[in-house]
Amino acid sequence: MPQTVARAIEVLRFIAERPRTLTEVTQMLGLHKSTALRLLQTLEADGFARREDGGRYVVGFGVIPLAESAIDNLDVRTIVHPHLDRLSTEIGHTVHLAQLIDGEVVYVDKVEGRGTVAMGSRIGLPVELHTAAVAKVILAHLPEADRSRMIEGWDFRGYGPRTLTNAADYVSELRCTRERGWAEDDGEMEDYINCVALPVRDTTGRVTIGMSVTALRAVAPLEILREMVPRLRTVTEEVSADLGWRSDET
Amino acid sequence: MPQTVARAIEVLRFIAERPRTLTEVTQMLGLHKSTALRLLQTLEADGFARREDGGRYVVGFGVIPLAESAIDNLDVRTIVHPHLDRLSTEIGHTVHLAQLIDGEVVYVDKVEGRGTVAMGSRIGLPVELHTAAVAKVILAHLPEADRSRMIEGWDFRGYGPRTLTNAADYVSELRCTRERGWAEDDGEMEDYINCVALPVRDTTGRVTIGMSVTALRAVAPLEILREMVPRLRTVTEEVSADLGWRSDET
DNA sequence: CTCTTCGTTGCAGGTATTGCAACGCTCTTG
DNA sequence: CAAGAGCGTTGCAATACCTGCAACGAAGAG
Repeated sequence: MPQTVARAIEVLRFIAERPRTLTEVTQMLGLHKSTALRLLQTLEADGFARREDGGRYVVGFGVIPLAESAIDNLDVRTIVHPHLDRLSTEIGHTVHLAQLIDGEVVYVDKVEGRGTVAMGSRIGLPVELHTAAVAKVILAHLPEADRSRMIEGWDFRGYGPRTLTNAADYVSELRCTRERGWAEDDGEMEDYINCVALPVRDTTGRVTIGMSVTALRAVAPLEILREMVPRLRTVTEEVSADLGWRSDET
Repeated sequence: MPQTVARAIEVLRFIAERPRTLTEVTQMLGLHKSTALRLLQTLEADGFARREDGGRYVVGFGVIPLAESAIDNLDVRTIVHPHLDRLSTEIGHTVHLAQLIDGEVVYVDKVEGRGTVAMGSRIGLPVELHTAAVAKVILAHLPEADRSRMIEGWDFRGYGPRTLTNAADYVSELRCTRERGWAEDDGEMEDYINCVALPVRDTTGRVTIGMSVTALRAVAPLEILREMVPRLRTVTEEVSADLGWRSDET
């Protein structure tokens, strides 16, 4: 498979980090001067690279329309749904996908498990920030500023004995969530329902999506759900990869 | 220079238009099945392409970070300034660059000619929509909706006998501008100053930038400036190309 | 069931890419 | 002022790599 193209992409990624001189490119990527030069020349000819004054190379404007096209086709659901399907049939419980969309966490997809639980979740509906695990896991990975903007003014309505009813408790729960890498909902909304949720990263590395497994406590209590976390993690990592997140950076 | 890379980019541009099947790619670009397939495979492996269900290829998310990088470096001035410089020394008059920035036309750069004219233009300052040629040429190429939004409520202040003092006259002037491909300011602001302006296209093909040549009527009346239009056109086309606009689409 | 269309893979030939070496240029150093 | 080092650029020959072919499997149409 055309490794010339692969190299070109490698070069692009490299100059995307910050403006690079030709020599930097050759050294870091182990290419010969002439090779790197000619790669950059073709990229430049097609508007994928550009020389700023000083001779350093930066990414050209030609990629912008491509990115627009990519974003147009970024319907998270079409990409993730197959994973949800597989996961749900495999573990037999209901799986949710929620996404941060301008300041709100919204359910974007859902696959029911075998013993269908009638949950309050519906695709397109906002998620309760302080109870739902998907919300917690997204908030937990958000930049401080965004997070507090979302929390302030939030109504920490008490649904049951275990509901977190104030911001302070919630924030410490988020810290805990971030540290262990997943979130839980221990019957905080509906007493008899619990879930675990893991983060999904988009192409920019931000956590704007969460994926959760939900079950009746009577069917699968929290201890059981916790055992699924490793499995869930491999799925979320696959999904992140499908969404363009590359954990393997040089 | 690596034509494999050029082909890969061609393929990318093609699938960016809309989802394409492998066969479409091979036919339209005149490549062999295997060639196209392997190109797409490498692009896919690097997140530059993606297969949606149905097997059609679309642009992948990997390009999004690149585009962000490109936008970071998109300081129009650094790109265009050299052209302004050259043009100004060549023709000896003052050259302006103005850009549409959220609903306003703003001077972003300027190179003084030899016999420096003290003009009211200053970099960063908004442009008078109804008198300045740069504004006219941008407005003339704007989508109907955007244009009328900008015109409505505009104060068609009369500076002199030739100023267009109402929207109707202005709109018909814009039509004329678009048809002939350049705009004029016939002493509409300052009686003794006139200019011609041509459109510059950004990478998306939109006209958000205008470039103008300004001169004292005593030095170079409109008839003289008009003779520079062809020369000015080659410059604006170069600039458009530098900004990523590709007029040569298949 | 057969035929067509589409995507995929292995292989050999040959083109296009690579790496080398030499050159011009600028900037630094003696 | 001259010599040297670093960087980007170009021409050329060798060969690694891409291409195109041809055959195969799968899926859908007739």
